[in-house]
Amino acid sequence: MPAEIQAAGRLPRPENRRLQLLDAAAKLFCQHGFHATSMRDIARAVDMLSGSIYYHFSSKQEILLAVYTEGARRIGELVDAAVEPETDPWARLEAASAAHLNALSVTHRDYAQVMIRTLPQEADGIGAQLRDIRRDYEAKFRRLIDSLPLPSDVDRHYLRLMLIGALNWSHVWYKPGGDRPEVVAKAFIQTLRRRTENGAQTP
Amino acid sequence: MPAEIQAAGRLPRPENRRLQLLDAAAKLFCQHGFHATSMRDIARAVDMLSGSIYYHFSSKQEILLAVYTEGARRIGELVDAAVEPETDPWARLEAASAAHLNALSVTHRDYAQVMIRTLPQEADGIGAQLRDIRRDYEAKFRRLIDSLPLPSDVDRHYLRLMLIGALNWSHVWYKPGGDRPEVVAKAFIQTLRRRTENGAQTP
Amino acid sequence: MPAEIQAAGRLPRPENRRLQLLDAAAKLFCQHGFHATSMRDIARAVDMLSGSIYYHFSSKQEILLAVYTEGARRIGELVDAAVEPETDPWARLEAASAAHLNALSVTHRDYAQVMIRTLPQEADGIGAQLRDIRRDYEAKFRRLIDSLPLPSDVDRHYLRLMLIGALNWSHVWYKPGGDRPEVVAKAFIQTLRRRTENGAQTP
Amino acid sequence: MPAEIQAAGRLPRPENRRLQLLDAAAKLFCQHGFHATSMRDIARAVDMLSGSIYYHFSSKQEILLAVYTEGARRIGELVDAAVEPETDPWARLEAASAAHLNALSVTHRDYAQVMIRTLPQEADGIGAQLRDIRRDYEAKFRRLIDSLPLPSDVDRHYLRLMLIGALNWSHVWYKPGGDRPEVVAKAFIQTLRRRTENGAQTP
DNA sequence: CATGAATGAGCGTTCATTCAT
DNA sequence: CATGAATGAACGCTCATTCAT
Repeated sequence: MPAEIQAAGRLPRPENRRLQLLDAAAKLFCQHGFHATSMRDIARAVDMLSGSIYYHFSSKQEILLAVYTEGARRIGELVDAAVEPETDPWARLEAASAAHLNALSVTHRDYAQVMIRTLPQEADGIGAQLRDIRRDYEAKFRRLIDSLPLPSDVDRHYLRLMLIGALNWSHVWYKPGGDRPEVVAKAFIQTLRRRTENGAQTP
Repeated sequence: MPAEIQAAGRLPRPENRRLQLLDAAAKLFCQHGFHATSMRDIARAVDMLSGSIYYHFSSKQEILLAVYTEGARRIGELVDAAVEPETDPWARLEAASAAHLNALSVTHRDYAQVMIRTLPQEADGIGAQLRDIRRDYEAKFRRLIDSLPLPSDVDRHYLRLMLIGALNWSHVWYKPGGDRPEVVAKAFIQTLRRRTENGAQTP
Repeated sequence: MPAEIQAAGRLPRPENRRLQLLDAAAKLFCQHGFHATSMRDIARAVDMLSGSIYYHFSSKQEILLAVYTEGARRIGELVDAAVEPETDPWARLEAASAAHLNALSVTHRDYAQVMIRTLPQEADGIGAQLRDIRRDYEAKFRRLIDSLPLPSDVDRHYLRLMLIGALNWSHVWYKPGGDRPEVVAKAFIQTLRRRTENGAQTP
Repeated sequence: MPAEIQAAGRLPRPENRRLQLLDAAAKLFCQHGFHATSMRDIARAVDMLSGSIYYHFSSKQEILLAVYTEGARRIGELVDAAVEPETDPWARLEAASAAHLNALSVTHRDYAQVMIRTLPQEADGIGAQLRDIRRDYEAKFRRLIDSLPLPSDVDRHYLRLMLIGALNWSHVWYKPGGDRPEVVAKAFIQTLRRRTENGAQTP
């Protein structure tokens, strides 16, 4: 087989294997959690011996870090792509929310959920790195919310926490057959949006 | 020792011991997670040998179930007590939210966070029971939201999911020195409330 | 069975078990070396599972430390007892040497050889402690040699190193059927002793 | 590249590589011991992958055997060269002792110490071969001692064991900054020599 | 000559759990 | 009520070694 054909659109085998491991780990971490997943579980999922994993990753933590990083990359990419064509600040935030929900619940379920649900303090040596990844990703939402044309009395801080909480909690209730992510995002954003446009306050 | 003295203000010893174990387990589950906490950790925290725990609980899962149950009971009690004196539906929801946040972040941190953060699927044999406890507790919020005088076009479903998500995500960002739970609750409820009073008008 | 009989001259079972482990470890460390002996080897030798060892010792290093300490205690005890009845400095040194050889080759072969042969640098966390134990034991010989009536031109330093080296190297060549330790000790001490009494020097 | 250039002062590459491996192994075996050194450690030290070692050596034991052999060769060469110019039997023994100490502590530290310190019984399949190498080397000292003009009552056997023990134990106490090997050897030999010249007279 | 990728056994250690005392 | 002592399985990880490329 000519090398050209092999190279056409396919990663070389070794990288493939690393990816298989990452996929399996993401799936298992998502399903059972980091601590409840063993190296043997991951190895079994890709038909490998547990010791062989260490050729590709130097520790269990490193796998988590890789899944985390990849999760942030994927969800971030989706959000960026969704935001880019929009110009209206609210439309941008809604698009970002839909993309976030979509990644978390559908497109990149395993990777994204691991990143959202695994608390940095759970992983012994890499807590700080996980926190950084989270912070960098959440900065996207911070910027989108900073761009909203809001009356000065609106607390952008709690608006952000509310939206992110609402979005991230979706992993608890979201079911594949339910409303599409865009529908959910629209509902969430509408709720937040009223406040701005009418400016009224409750005592 | 006369039984009177022992009974004065104190539970009988065995119940006392069980409670100590539960407290220690709640604290440790909250700090490190269920899977990252060992029976030895719990035993050490109450100055006991790990084998002795089995006099009080038949398995690690049973401890989790007990913490979960107690967490739901405590947070539920707080919410009920907070709601009771209020009559206005929005005020009731705000009071409930404040109580929920208060339990989760201050008053019953350990128990409440275990119940909120430990996903039913993480615990092998008791997933269904955990799910039931969660459902029963969340029903309180469902009822409160059902009582809101909302225009018919408002989707109570997403309003509930949004509020609960926002509230429960607080464990990620809430810090002891920050705004008091009532302040946060007021901010969240105000955001949701706008929608009602001004009617829905999306572009 | 009355408790008195059980207690007569026999250690309680638990201490017995620890001692069995220590004996087995000493034997195996002596035979194959510390690194070439596994916890499973030790466990098997006392008909236990490897995990069960950890009820008695918290790590493999701790076992080595215990064997080392016990080795030093036993050999030291033998040396002290042998030296005590003697008054002549040379006789005391010879008695000490015989006791040392005896412990190392016959009476406490396993424990003593582990202490003599295992280099402190071989055991990761306890190197300093092992070194201290060795130093304390060797101090006995230092004192004995300091008490010798030697002409001022004799270097006690090298005399000590020579004797200790000669004694400790015995583990390489000593065979159970050979000369008794007292014979070897007498031969060694005689060789060293000439120098003193005649005071002659070679250019 | 012309072979001439390659050959100028340098061994052909493959032999070079083998020697690098041997050097690295000697150093690591000397520092940490045979069992505490892994093939990966050796490979890393010469910037190779552990699997690649097997092109040069068929097993870890074979490396040890090679180091051992080379250690014996080097120390033997040094001893022979030192002995050769001397004619007086005592001077020859002293020269040999100095050369032995010098190899062990300075000139060929790594190789020589591995050969002296690694006990044949520690290496699973090659114990007999290691024993032979040691025996062949020690024969040099046996011959030197057999040539000494000693009174018939002197036990050449224990004289040899004492000297070899004293010399070989030096790895425990010798420090680079201390007396030069020749000084130590002179001190040792003087001590042994008294006996001869004055005749034996034990009380 | 050497690598990349793996194997299979084994490492020291920890786990939840049991049970006679 | 609790301990002391253990079990048996599993943990994350490292080992010497193999072999197609």
